[in-house]
Amino acid sequence: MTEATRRERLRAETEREIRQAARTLLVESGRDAVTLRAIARKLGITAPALYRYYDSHDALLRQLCDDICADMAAALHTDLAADTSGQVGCKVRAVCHAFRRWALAHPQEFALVFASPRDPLGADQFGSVFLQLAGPLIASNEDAHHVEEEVPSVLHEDLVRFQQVLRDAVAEHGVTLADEVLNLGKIYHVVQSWVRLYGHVALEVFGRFPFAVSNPEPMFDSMLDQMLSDIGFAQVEQ
Amino acid sequence: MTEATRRERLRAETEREIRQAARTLLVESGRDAVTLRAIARKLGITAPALYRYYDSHDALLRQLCDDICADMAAALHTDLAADTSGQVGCKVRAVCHAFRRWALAHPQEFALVFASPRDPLGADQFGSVFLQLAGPLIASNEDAHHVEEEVPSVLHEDLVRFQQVLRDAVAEHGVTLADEVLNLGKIYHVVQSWVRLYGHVALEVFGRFPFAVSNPEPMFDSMLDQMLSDIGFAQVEQ
DNA sequence: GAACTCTTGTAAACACCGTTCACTGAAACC
DNA sequence: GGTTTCAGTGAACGGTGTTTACAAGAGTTC
Repeated sequence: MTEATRRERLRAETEREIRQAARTLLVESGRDAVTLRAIARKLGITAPALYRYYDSHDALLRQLCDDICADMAAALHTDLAADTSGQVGCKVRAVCHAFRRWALAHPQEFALVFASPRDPLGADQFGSVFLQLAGPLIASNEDAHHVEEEVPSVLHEDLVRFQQVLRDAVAEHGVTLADEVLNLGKIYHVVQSWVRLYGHVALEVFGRFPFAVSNPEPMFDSMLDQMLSDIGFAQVEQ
Repeated sequence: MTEATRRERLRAETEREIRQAARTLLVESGRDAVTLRAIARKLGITAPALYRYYDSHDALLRQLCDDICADMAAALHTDLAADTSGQVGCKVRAVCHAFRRWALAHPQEFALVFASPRDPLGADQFGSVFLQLAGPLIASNEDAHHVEEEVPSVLHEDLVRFQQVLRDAVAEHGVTLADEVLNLGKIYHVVQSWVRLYGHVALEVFGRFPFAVSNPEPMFDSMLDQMLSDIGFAQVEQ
């Protein structure tokens, strides 16, 4: 059964422990506590031994980010599956709520991923995860019509590129889309919506509202309502 | 003229040099480069000497944040003064543009202040600076009418608190406002607008758009249009 | 089973960090 | 002139990421 040799199994096990130790340190004591020596201490080994598994402290943090994003993707997937309404608008709303809920429940993880830009040129990790789930949903909404004239022509080139990204994401789920379904007007609103959603969640997690908000959820819901109607979803009773 | 003694003058001069060295290090090499030893090296002194001026590395960074925000406030003030249109809508737009421009021109400073929460409970530094300028402008817009029924009643308490904050900010400029001018509906939209503005700028500065945007300015302008009309300003020809 | 290689870990060291402490020397004060 | 105040020093402590030389065990080959 186990094709792996004994050595490979041990190595995999140690690597798992490293990741888990790093994760625990992050959650319990924040980003600065995730040091090589602290991780090694938890495993009962010395710091240089970690270099047998990761090239550098940075590489380890990058791996940690990947783990976190994979976990978030799984959480969003679960929450989406829990929505049995069948209505696409509800599903999109469910994913948005799931994103906010996850971020609030994992502030340290959220902060780490947010503060660790993978590629200098866009391609944010959270954006990838979210839009990979929400993209197909938004695209499958047939009764949304946004004329392309609405969007500034300067943005056409960028939007076409993003259109391709979304199309690829949908294609991974075995669906192909016509241009008129995923038109530039809709793409444009998807981007604006993501900026609003991500912006709101980031500001909320980091506690950066201009005043102390005792309960930001209604504000989030209100923003979501406008966002969804902008995208082309009919108002849904909650 | 100079009431200060020789010793006091020297001390003030050294402190100025410390701040400037810290600022240079931040701008040129990022947050992590702002170490006590690096600053001391620039001044030709030793690191412990800095403890005669600041209680800790953290305190020095906090001072740096204050300097940065003061600079930004000055820049926004200048840009606002440069707008001679006389129309309030244009002035608000000018401040928003100035905020984005400053953030893009000072990414390291923006990142430092953003990543250094002053108070755990809200009271973001950028929010204070911006709303202190934009608050009076927005409040002075007479022809905006937003009924209070629009805003979720759960938020009333928070919005009243923020209303007081804005009123105080305006009062510092010698203006007092009636409740009907600065009603809760308007306050609500101010908050939502600030979240959008701050969110957009943060995502743009940190390069976190879901795809590589070659020119985010039209997107910003478009968002600003909707934002201003939400707040109650008539569309303005640019 | 012996010899060899490959892998995993260690210990020591380097250069850096924030911070503390005892101490010097000069300016300021009386 | 004697005393106090204070900016600055040098050494030290414990922390960090990282490199290096080395040991010891696991796996492989003959």
